[in-house]
Parts: sequence; structure tokens; C-alpha cells
Amino acid sequence: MTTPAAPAQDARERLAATASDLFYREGIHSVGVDRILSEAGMSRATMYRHFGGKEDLVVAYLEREDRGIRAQVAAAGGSPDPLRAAVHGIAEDVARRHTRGCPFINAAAEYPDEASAVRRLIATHRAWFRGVLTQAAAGAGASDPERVAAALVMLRDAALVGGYLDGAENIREAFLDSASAVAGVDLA
Amino acid sequence: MTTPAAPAQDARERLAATASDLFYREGIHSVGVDRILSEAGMSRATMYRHFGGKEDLVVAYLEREDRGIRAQVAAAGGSPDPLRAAVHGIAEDVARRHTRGCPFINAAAEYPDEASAVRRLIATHRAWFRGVLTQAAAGAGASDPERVAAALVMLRDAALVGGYLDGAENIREAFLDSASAVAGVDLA
DNA sequence: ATGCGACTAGAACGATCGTTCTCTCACACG
DNA sequence: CGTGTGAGAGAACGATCGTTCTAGTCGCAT
Repeated sequence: MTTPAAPAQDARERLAATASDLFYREGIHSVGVDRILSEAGMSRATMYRHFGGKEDLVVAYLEREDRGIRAQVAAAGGSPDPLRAAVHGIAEDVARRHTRGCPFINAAAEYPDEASAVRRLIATHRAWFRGVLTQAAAGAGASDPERVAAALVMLRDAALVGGYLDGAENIREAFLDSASAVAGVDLA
Repeated sequence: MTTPAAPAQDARERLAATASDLFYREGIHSVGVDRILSEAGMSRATMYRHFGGKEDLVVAYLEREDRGIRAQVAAAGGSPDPLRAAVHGIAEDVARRHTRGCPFINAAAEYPDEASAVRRLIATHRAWFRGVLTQAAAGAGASDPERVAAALVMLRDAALVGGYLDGAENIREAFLDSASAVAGVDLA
């Protein structure tokens, strides 16, 4: 049941999905290429035809995460109260999807060189996210949207880290409280 | 100049210091034993006489960080306004010492198994720190010290992560603002 | 003087790392 | 029908991983 009917694009997608899952759950340097290949049921040669090397798999992993979050943001974008939607979306994400922390923060812990492709991708992602929150805060009528956005970026980082290390159920209330405090409105 | 006059305790200390520096700056799995040994100017046999293996070096690294933070907290403990002292101590720490993020958060990113010695040490450290902040908040007359402490733990995580990824100078104000907001007093 | 403990230097272990290679086979397109 | 091209398994590359071991050296105590 290797589904030989899906020849080209499928292998790449399956590989990226498997690598992403392993990188997130176990860390990047801890996961070897052999592990990814056997888990994806794939041969070495096939992988090196689609990706230049492990580094490219790491980039693909973070790009997938980036796309996922952008899609999530876009889906919540039409909400009548975007700030509340964003905060609850983060809380939900911490509790259900990202229970092992933030993929970008975790990756940055393993990539000290800020000129590396990984770190540049992380910086881009964070800048984009900050911008989105700034717009959401402005749309909600905040007097200083940049300040509110900066605080919310901090709180999202904290919620993901805290959810991982202290348990999502112990973090949810503190996150919603703090977000409400810095936004000046009750977001719970 | 290998200072042959300091025979026993010195080697262990020097080894732990070198390993700690490397683990923090470059990550744990990225740093090999050979690297630590050559940087400490030490032989393999000597290391394995003092430590059971690399894992023990990692534990020693986090124990050193734990001791350092406890000392820092103890030094600020006599302050007339412990909450303010704690918050400014964190801001200073982010800007000067821990510019590569939180050693515990970074280590946790590389250690997914919560039953491991590393993760247990991290959990202990975090529980202790939360307790310290709870007492500080109670001493400052907070109506709900646990809630304030939970929020400040989150904000410290966020400040360390944000200081690393976004730059300490871009985080300081947001951190002090948010801490003031959740504490209900101006802490800047 | 002698032996012991702590250091250094370095070879060597098996394992795993990321990467490259050869060879075979199936399927599609001309 | 012949011929790519892409995917398959797997051997093998050199490098590095963490660890163990042997040999030799130095200082200091008995």
C-alpha cells in the first residue's frame, strides 16, 4: 500500500510532513535523516532528489508552520472583534496544536547564528506576526496599537512556552488575564 | 600556564564553567565533548573522572544557572520593594547576561521527555521561581498574589525569549509596561 | 625511595551522523 | 517498441558522536 499512483509531488509533501512532525516533537538536531526516511517510508535517494539536504527540510518545516499560522490568522481575520479572536485563537492553539511549545522559539534555541536561513525565517515570521497584531489592535481602537501588539507578541511567546512547560490548563487563565490587562479591555 | 598547583576541585569547576558557556551559547546537542575538552584545555580521562558523561555536564550546567538565579534573587531579596526589584532584575538580566534566551527554555526545546533529569530540573526551578514571585507579590500587597505571580512568570519567559529574538532594547519597555499592567502598579 | 592519585596524550571502540553512489524496476511518452 | 525519468532498496563514504582504554608524567605523601 505504498500508493504508487502518486508519483511526484506526493513524495515531497509526505517527506515534509513527516520531518515537520518529528522536528517539532523531538527537536531538530536530535532527529536524524534515517529516522525521517523510515518514518516516511522513503528512500534516501528520493529525499535528496527533492531536498538539497537536512537543512532544507528544516526550512520546509518552519515554512509549513508559517503557512499554517497565516491560514489560521486569515480564517479569524473576518471576525467582528479581531483582537478577541486572535487571543482566543492563541489560547486554543496552545491547548490543542502546539503543546510542545513554539516551533520557532524551539528552533532558535538550536540555531544561535542569526545569519542562518533558519534564524532569518524566524525573524521574518515574527515581524509579520507583530504587524498583524498591530493592525488588529488598531482596528480595535487601541490608543497605542504598537505597544499593545508588542505586549501581545510577548504574551503569545509566554503562553506557548508556559503551556509546554507548565501545562496548557495552568496557563490559559493567566494568559487571558494578562492580555486583557495590557489591551485595556476584557478579552476573556 | 596550566596552573598545575590547583589539582582536584579546580578541574571540575573549570570543566563545568566551560561546558555551561558552550551549551548556553551554541545549544546542547550541537556541542560535542571534544569541543568542551579542547576549550577547557583538558583531557578526556579527566572529564570522565569528574562526570559520568555528557548528560551529567548538562545537569551541572542547569544547576549552575539555577544557583546563579537564586543568588541574584537572594541579593535583591532585602529590597524595600521586592516586586519592583524583581522586575528590574529581570530586565537587567535580559539585557546583559542572558542575551541568548532562557537556558531552561532552550534546554527544554532539546529535551522532549519530561521524565528526563533535565526536564525534572527545569520543572523544579520553575516551581521555585513561581513561589518566590508569589511571595513577592503577597509582600507588595497584591490582592491575588498567585495570579500576579503567574503573570510575571509568563512575562519573564517572554522577556528572555523576546530579548533573544527581537533584541533586548526592543523588549524592555513592553516588558515593564506589561508587568505594571498585570501588577496594577507602575513598576517602571 | 616508593607508591599513590590526578593529570595529559592519544589510540580505539561501536554507533550514528549527513551525504553520495550504484543498481533495479515500473510507468509514461515519443 | 524503445527510452526517459522518477522512485525503489541498500551499500558505502568520511566524519563525528560519546565512551573506554592504555601509557606516560608530575607532585606529594608516607
